[in-house]
Amino acid sequence: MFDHCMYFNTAALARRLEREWALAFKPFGLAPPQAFMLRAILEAPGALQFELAQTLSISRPTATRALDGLAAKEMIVRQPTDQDGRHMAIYPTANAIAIASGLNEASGKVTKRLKKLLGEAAFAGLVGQIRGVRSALK
Amino acid sequence: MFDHCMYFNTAALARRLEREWALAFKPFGLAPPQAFMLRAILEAPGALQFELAQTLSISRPTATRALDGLAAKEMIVRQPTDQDGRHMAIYPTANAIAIASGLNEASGKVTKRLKKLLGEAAFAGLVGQIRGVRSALK
DNA sequence: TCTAACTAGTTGCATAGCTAACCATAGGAG
DNA sequence: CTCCTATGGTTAGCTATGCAACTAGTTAGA
Repeated sequence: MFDHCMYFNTAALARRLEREWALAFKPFGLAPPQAFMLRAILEAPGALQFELAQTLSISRPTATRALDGLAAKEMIVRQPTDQDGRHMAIYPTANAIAIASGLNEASGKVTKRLKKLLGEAAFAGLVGQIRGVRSALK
Repeated sequence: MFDHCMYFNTAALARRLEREWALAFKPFGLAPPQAFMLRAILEAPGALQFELAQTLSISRPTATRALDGLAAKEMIVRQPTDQDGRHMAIYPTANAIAIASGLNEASGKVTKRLKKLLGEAAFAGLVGQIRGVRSALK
């Protein structure tokens, strides 16, 4: 009944996709938001916390909590910077580095499966359009 | 950095869109999930609870809580059915009926704005594709 | 130089979502 | 008729998310 509603369909798809990625990351004991946060950190060690929040398009409080979770799992450490006492630089621990490639592969596998299911072109087109709407709404 | 990830982009867009619809429904004191639940109920008074969960693509526990919230706001009532003691039929109250058209218009306004922003064809195409992925993943 | 405005991080509070487990009712197989 | 299974609803426990408000550090201006 909400067939033509962008919000409804997008939110429903997001929930559905989250299930797929949750399964992929389960062996690492990480939920998708945590796993993506960790991947961002592994990609840019020493990034500041607010930069990570921007990268992931989440609010600062949400970033705080995601990092709390990763710290509790001993996947990251926070380090105050010398330049600015307000900033926290985030570094991955050895534990995190050990699973870095595993995380990327797990995510890549799901992507590959979806690409096969939907067709390479349709997949890329859709993701591109979604990104387009996101930036139009910035 | 997750530019080509379907999960990441879809989830981020869903959060962004939720903000738009939250603003639209704010005058009614309803968050988007509650508002959509209520709209579904207004569309099909007497629907059973599990049917609403299916319509909205949410789990049964989530439906229970959404309805708890709407009941607390005196927007709906639950009524056991005669046929099957397990079923609850959901009916809108007069309060809900009073705002029915307002809700639909509020949602329609956001949709209209997005259509203008993105172009009618692009909008419809994207929503259709998203729905397509959803049903492919069923 | 001291104060006001801004910025990063955190905390409190609220909502939404899920899975697992539980209860009650229905429906069949014997 | 009885018991086993299936189904709808609820509860418990967890994660993710946002806004508002607070703390602490920085910067700019009077």
